Amino acid sequence: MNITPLLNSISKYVSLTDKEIEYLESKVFIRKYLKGQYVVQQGDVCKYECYVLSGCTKTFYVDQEGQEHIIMFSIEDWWTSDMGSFISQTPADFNVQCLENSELIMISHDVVDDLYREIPKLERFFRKIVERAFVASQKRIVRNFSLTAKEQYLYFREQYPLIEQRIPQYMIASYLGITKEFLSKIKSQLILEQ
Amino acid sequence: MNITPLLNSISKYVSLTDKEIEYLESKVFIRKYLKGQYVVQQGDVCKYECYVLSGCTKTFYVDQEGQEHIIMFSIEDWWTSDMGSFISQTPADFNVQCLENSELIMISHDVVDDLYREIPKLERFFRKIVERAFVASQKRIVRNFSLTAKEQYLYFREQYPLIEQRIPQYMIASYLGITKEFLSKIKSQLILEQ
DNA sequence: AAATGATATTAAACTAGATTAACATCATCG
DNA sequence: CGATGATGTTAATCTAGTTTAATATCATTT
Repeated sequence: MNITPLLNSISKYVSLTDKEIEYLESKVFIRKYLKGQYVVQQGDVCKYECYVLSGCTKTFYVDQEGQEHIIMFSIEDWWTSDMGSFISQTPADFNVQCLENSELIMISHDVVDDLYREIPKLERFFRKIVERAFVASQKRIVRNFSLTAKEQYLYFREQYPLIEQRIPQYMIASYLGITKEFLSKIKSQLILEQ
Repeated sequence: MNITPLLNSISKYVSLTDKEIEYLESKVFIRKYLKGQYVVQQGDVCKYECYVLSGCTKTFYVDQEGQEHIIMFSIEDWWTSDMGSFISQTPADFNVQCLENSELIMISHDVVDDLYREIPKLERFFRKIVERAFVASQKRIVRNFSLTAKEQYLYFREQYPLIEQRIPQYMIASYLGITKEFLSKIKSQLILEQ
């Protein structure tokens, strides 16, 4: 089992001993998903926090009218799950679905407490990861407030050029909170402008 | 110094020994602010994470056009700061201003590392606090996507009845991301409906 | 190469919410 | 008391983005 990318990611925040690494390896596992498969389904309890080794997922929400709203994409070296469901073990609000064949490192809710007890440094690691996620989420709220759809699209394109290339445009529209038709209009406007 | 409300809040997640409580008390301090005073100013580095003992703050952002957008309100037993600025000690994106005379427990960036080292349980406490904040932030993004302005207002009123009473309507409009005129229209519609 | 399904574009009609501006109410304070 | 500033309302006009629907492109499979 090769969890090296996760270990590298952890080592940016805390340094684990060989023994701790061994313990961590013994408690997590890798799971392969095919394109289209669900990691989490709305309504189920989310049992895992997942680190993306390869591939790509979308986290989305289906509203009462049946409309799909994409909350985030996760690619290599990102985390994915429904944290609300995971931390309180209640039914998930979100779906997580693979957009490509993907390999995820799965941390089960059954073992997180063991992990935190045996490797207190992981508590620090995850605190910092979540702090960053929270800050990013707040910044997104600010963007929703103060940018036009065009500005938000330009921001997305600049920040996540790698993601834009891997994902169909109608999903980017959903992520930006606009219709695919309007994103198409924005893109043709941008072409005329330059 | 009476930090009892903070200790009660901590005790919901982890239990501290008397010695740990003493250490915590020695590292934090209480500061009083008058209505209108700023706890954090956009552009400054945010030095403190603040627990609200009494009073009320708004966290807001002034965009390029000079428009104010309220990100959150904090009342008793909530935390406030610009976390992005605090964790990376870079200039703050947000302002935090007191809407009432307020008393805050201040945790300086200079002491957080000491606190985490001496009281590892605090690392767990803050991890859980931030996890919840992140989940709440994500849910707000969902609401922005899938609810109309009226629905968002009704949700706010239901979730934060205490806050609504303490805060002028135009600030609630700003928090909801709509104009004060439109909120006024929504309210008169609601009166007609019932 | 034809067929199928998924993705993208275009354009017309429509609407939620913004903007502007005038006016109303309320609180506080000299 | 009247005046001042802050807060809230109403209504007309405007616009960013939606809806609907038709068409186009592209990829995959047979």
